[in-house]
Amino acid sequence: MDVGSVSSSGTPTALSLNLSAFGKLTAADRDLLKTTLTKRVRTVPARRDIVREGDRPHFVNVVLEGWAQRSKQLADGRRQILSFLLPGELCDPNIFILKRLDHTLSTVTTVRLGEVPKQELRELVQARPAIAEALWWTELVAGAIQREWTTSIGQRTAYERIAHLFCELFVRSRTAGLTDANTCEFPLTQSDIADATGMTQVHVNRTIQEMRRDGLIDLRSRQMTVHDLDRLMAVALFNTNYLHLDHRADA
Amino acid sequence: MDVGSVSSSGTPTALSLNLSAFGKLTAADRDLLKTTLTKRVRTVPARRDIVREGDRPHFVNVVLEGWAQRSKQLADGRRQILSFLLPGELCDPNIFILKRLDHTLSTVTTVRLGEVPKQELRELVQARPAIAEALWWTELVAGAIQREWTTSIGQRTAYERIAHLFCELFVRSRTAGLTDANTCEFPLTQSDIADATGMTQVHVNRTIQEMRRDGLIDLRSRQMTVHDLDRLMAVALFNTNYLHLDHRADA
DNA sequence: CGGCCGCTTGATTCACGTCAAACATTGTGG
DNA sequence: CCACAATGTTTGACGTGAATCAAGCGGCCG
Repeated sequence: MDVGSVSSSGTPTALSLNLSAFGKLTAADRDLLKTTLTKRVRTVPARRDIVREGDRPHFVNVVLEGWAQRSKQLADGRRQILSFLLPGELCDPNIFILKRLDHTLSTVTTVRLGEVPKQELRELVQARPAIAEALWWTELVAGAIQREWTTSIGQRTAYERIAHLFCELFVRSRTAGLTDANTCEFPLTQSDIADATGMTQVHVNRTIQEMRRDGLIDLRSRQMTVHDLDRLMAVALFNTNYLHLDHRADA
Repeated sequence: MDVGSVSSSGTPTALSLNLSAFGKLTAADRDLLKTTLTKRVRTVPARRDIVREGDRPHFVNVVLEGWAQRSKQLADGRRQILSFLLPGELCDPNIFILKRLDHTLSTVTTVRLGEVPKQELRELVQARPAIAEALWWTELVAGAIQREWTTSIGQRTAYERIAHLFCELFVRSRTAGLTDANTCEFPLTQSDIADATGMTQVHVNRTIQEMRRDGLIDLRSRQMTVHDLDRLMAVALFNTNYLHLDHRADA
């Protein structure tokens, strides 16, 4: 099993759960969450499906380490990446209600995955209303991100669209404490970016070259360096509102 | 105040709330919902904003009659329509948690709107877990629709994209009991369709003409006739899964 | 060392956008 | 009830951003 990416992420960083940042949680809530979400952990190699469209999942998954993605595929094979999941993020709280998944969840890198039986999380949520609220908060933010992506693909130019994706991933990484100054992990290939932005890999390549020439970013050895975040945000018409960061305890 | 559209929707059809179709509700739940959602009703003329991006809303809104839309606008004015809201649909249950709206809600036609004070709905939801679940169901379905739209704009061609939108609106209308055989209300202008699909109004026009020539649909006097739904669904690569209709009592 | 995966480059094509004007429909006010 | 204004649709000529096709390059991994 390929575990290269795991070790390559450096010293095992302190786990920072996105959920736990929700402002209304007590320290006790956060402890409970952490133990529940890390009780049962498995490692999935890069580029594998975690759960597929049509499945009836019995577990809620958390990405503890590595990146994952949601995607949908049309009947003829065209694929759209719908969002990326960063370390500390919950994949599918919605399985409490929806019977079948309408999209596929896959790993981008090797992923350490926390698995929580549906029933166990349900009990936690019933015992702790604040945790229920935290769960819905992350789900609603995911919805807001999805709306922003629709807007991005529908209205932004290729250049703006890629810039916007870079802004989002950098800001989310930073919020999760995963950046080092102006640099963050960036395990996506240009084909991934193409599938996420609705363009071809070739055009992604040419657009990124242009961004490099413009001195906005640097992308190499699975790392992204943002030279001037303000300028990147400006060209991307990026506005952090949609991430609803104001619910975080650290806001 | 212009109430033309209201009267033009024919005999005041029996109100069919989307929420009430949720399978786990009892008759008592449905009654409670209906009285709560229709206690306070106002009429908003066509093409007005209901709540705007950045607002901190105090009411949950239901569309009782007419069509509404969600949209986002970029700093330079480009606008993306994110979804359409049909009669019987809840606009924004998410205000329980999110502090500010990240998108704007506007009317397409004249809309009869039910307004429920946040607090009142919160109490209802606490008293009736099944209603809470119904609420989240509609919110999760809205999320699934958003993912499908992202996919549509990202992967489908102009022709497929419009066909897909037509399928969705027809199927959702039919589910809400708003179709008459193969015909449904269709108050969108070609500019609306353009803003929703990320294309220009001119190209929408040419594409629709092509669909008419292909005998798929007819669009006139604010009505859409679908001549062959199966064929329309086939060319659109339409799959109803994402609407999660299997939670409906009438499924 | 060799194979594979991801990146880069070039030539060409095409789906869709832009600009501009005319036409059709609908609702309004005199 | 007609006219006209506003809104929505259609048409044409032309431009362009991004797709397509095809080939070569480079670094990483077994």
